[in-house]
Amino acid sequence: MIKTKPKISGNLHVRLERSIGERILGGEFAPGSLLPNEAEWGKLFGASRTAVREALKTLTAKGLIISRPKVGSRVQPRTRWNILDRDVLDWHHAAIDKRAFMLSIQEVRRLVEPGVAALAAKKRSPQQLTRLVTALAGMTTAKSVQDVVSADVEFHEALMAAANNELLVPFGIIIEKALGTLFDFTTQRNPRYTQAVKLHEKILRAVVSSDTEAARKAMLGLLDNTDELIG
Amino acid sequence: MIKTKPKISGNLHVRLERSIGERILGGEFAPGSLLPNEAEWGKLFGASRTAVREALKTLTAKGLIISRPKVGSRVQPRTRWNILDRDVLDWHHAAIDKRAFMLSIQEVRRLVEPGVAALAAKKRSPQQLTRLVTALAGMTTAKSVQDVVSADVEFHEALMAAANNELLVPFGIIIEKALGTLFDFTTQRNPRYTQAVKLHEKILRAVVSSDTEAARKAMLGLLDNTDELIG
DNA sequence: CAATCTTTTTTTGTATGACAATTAAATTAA
DNA sequence: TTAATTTAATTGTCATACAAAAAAAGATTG
Repeated sequence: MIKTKPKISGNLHVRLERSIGERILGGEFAPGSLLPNEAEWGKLFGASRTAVREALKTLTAKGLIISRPKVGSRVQPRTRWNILDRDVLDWHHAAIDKRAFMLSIQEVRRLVEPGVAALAAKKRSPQQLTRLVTALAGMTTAKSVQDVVSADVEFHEALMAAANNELLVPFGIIIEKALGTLFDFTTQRNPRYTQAVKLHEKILRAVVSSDTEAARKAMLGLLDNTDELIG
Repeated sequence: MIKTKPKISGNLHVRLERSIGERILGGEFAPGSLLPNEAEWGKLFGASRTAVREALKTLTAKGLIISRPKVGSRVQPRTRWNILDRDVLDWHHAAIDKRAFMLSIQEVRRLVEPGVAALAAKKRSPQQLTRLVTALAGMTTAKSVQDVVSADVEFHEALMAAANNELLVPFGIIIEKALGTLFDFTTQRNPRYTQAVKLHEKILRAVVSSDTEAARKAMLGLLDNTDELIG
């Protein structure tokens, strides 16, 4: 029996949160505008005020809205949104053009990842090297598309970890999203996959030999390759 | 009458959130460990389960914890924490060595900001230039330390905005934190302040003339100056 | 008239108590 | 020993009531 995991939804307040969050990211409620009040949401969804409030509190925590007595909940300016939050990024992704989304992600990756690779080359610990080696091995042995993606993600997250700066962690989410989405562009298996593996190897070699500049360059090479896939 | 703004606290669930969040970031509750259950928190704080739950939902939204029936709330691995969230970063800052914190921030700024300056030089709109000019003017006319800091922050955020990539926004928080904290290191007014203004001007000129490489270099120069202040 | 104080009203904030749903752990049955 | 069943602990949801905040309207006063 396959663990089907219907995953129809989630808890009620999570569903409310997603529903409202999607509508905000989708532009239905613009920054500065007033949301329906808690009682109205409750009626709309057939849910209690408690559940609604927990959903709104979550959205507040992610910077999307702010609530005040007698006023209600307003959508915050986009600059306050925690766009690197997993959920927010998902809703954003669902709301905009896929290709534009990928391009903006790649732009950020170009900013950050070469530097991350260089940092990793300078500061990685032996354990972190081991993790990188394992991740790369996972890329070569991966059978399904799923496995390929998660091995690739694991490599980049291992690299991030090897840079030894916790403030970089949130970028992992971007990379994850980028690699997961990449396969919407290369419908079947990427024919250049063996090449991609080689590019990863090159990065790893540079990190192993603590050659920061080589690591930086190798990462840029990989990003070039990814950009080609997007086209 | 001076608007003293006592700001003793905030709403109850916000205080609970802060209290619990600080204790998690402070290491009192390690990743993987179980928190007291909702009823226990309520007793500890003399608050209702409602308020406790809203606080926990907020912490969940920031990736700090995860709750399941019959189990309770566990602290998530650090890699799931939204470290670039304003509150989380504040709690983090309160929990660790100030100097180490500044150094890790500067490391990230070095990764990101030169690229941001280059992007801004390439993609800035006329309005975004105006905003940059205004911000720089604010730096020269600022009287109080408060004003200096906020003008400086405004300049860097304007630059970020001029890069025209929304995914970069969360970095603004890091810069804000860095500049705000910098004055813990330079107890009195920075004697090299006029020099700092000049360095900002240099960045602006490069952005105005769309010279990406000059913008990158100028930003590196400013970061060198900042590093000197940290010492 | 203008400015200030007071009242009203709307919305979120908090409390309480009850029950449902989930699921880890203990128990029982095969 | 393994699988199915029951139990128990905890979060999830609901309904209701009242408190607190603050904007808006109204009354008072100089």
